Amino acid sequence: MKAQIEQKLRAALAQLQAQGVLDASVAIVPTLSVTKDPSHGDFATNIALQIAKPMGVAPRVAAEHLLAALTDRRGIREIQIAGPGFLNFFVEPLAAFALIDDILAAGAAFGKSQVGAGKKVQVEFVSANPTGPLHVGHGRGAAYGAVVADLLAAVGFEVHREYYVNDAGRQMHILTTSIWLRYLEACGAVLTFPANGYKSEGYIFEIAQSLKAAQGDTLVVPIAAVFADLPADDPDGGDKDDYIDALIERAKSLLGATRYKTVFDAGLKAILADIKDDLHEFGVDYEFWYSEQSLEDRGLINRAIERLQAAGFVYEQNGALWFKSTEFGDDKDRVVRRDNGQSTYFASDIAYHMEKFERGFDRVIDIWGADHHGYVPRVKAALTALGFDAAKLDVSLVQFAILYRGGERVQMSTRSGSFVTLRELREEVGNEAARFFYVMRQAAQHLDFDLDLAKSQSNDNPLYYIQYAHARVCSVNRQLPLRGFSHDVARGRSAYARLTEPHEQALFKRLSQFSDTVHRAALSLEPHQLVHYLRDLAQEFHAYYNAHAFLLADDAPLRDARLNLIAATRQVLANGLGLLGMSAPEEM
RNA sequence: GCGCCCGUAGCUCAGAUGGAUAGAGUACAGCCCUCCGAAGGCUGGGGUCACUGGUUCGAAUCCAGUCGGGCGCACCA
Repeated sequence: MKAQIEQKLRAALAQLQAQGVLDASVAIVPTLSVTKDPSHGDFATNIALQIAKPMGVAPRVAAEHLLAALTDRRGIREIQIAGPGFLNFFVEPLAAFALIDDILAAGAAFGKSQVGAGKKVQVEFVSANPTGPLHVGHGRGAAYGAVVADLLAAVGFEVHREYYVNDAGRQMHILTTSIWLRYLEACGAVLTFPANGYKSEGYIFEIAQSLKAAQGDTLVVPIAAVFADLPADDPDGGDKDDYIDALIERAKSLLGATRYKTVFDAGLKAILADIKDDLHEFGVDYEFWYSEQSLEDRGLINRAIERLQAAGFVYEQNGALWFKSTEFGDDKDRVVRRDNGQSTYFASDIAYHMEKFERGFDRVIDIWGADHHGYVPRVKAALTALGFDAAKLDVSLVQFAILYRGGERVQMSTRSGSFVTLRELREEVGNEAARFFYVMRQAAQHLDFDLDLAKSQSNDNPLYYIQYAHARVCSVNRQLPLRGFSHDVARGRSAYARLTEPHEQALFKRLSQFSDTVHRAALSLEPHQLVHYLRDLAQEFHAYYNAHAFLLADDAPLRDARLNLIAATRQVLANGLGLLGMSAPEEM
């Protein structure tokens, strides 16, 4: 209906231009807004206000011209000029109510569209280092990324979900060394744990135990050899980073490549398996887990650097290779290969993004923690330097979540070992509530996550409020046979003209906005828009439910018309909840 | 110091392409079940849209500056 009126407006504008009333050079795309106030009709447009100036007339006069040019009024009951010069459209109720049948016919597919058809989009999210379990901060990225991906799929994109596994960095070696030391302890050694190691994390002990069970004492070396001639650790007045790096080298040399890899892989596999399991339970699954190490193995990092070199954006200074990212708006140039020959993390990321673009995605979406925002310009710079269109990359930054319990802020600290894991959160509040609370705010906003509210099975909890609306429709349907009625959809259809109550009009209008909402939420990567929509829809349903009986004993046509309307409402609630990854319970 | 994000009701937050009287939830006060689930609904008070200036028919929205908060500024990952 909206699109039809917009088409009529385009025709009217063209006519005004053909008549010479409006200069032909004026290019205005007519847009309709859905009105908030029923007295403003169903749709409104402000184009008369926009064309008034080029026409050289008062806005309301321009509106008169436009109104006169709107000759095709099929489906429109009335058009009014209002306020400073708005055109308000009142649509023919019967024409509009056909939507109820569209919803019922489309079922679970209602709200989906094909605007993204034929386009491939990649969504990379979470991508937390595999050095420990996911914590609550990762949970927000997980929930947000998963819903964004599902929304994009719902509007027709071919979506590729990916997790970038940072399995090649220094942190992995600290992890490996930490596991090995705990393993040596488990085998009877007594030692002082490095200050910069994974000291208090319980899972390190568990992995070490499993390692001992699988490998016996084949990874044991004399403890004196491990700690001989190392620089001082932090508590002894040394540098904790120098110390741990020396210890890592010691582990590599004493164990040899093969045995070191055994420890390394044990840690990586155990933690990655835990992360996968955690996310899967949370309803988050990926098409692909992309290994950072594989970039190196396939020579992609070298290729990326060579390609930048060939383009003339790499120079050498102090023994290191630098990428001239300042040429593309970055604050400073960045090292891609250190003086010791090691490529940097940034080099891996250049290679990864190069490879993403080579895979031919039409749109690439990176979802990062907000603390990485400073990283955006250099990645975009690299893509531009490589000759790609950096505008195809969207980086969505997710702000931190702050947990509250009993009105008190829950302290979180990753290094103290007392952090709140995603798994703990899910177990405490449930998967659905966790997901709902994570996505109900704009990603760019800090999130106050009230654990008590998320857990509460009360009207305070917006998720229950929405699900309850769905359950209530189902409850009405259960009542139907108990009262000796059956639902005749066709009979209801013939009585749509009688759905004249303000509650019915409001509910219907809300239903008509669902597809647009899904569309907008998907393209703008803003799932919270759908959350708010569902809240509003549920609210309008509850108000309707309280104000009017559906199961009328003596008016079957109106009863069926209302049942059609609430059946459509139920369908939209279910579809919306489904897009968010949540259930639509029939009973609660 | 430089850069990015943010500032809307007591609190938590919506306000798409600039539009009509800035909205929800919560909290507070009162009301509504002989009736499809009261896990609900209705009514009410509550605002300098941080501040100042600008752009224009019109600004919470766009621009500049100020103040306040968060984050980031590695040959770490």
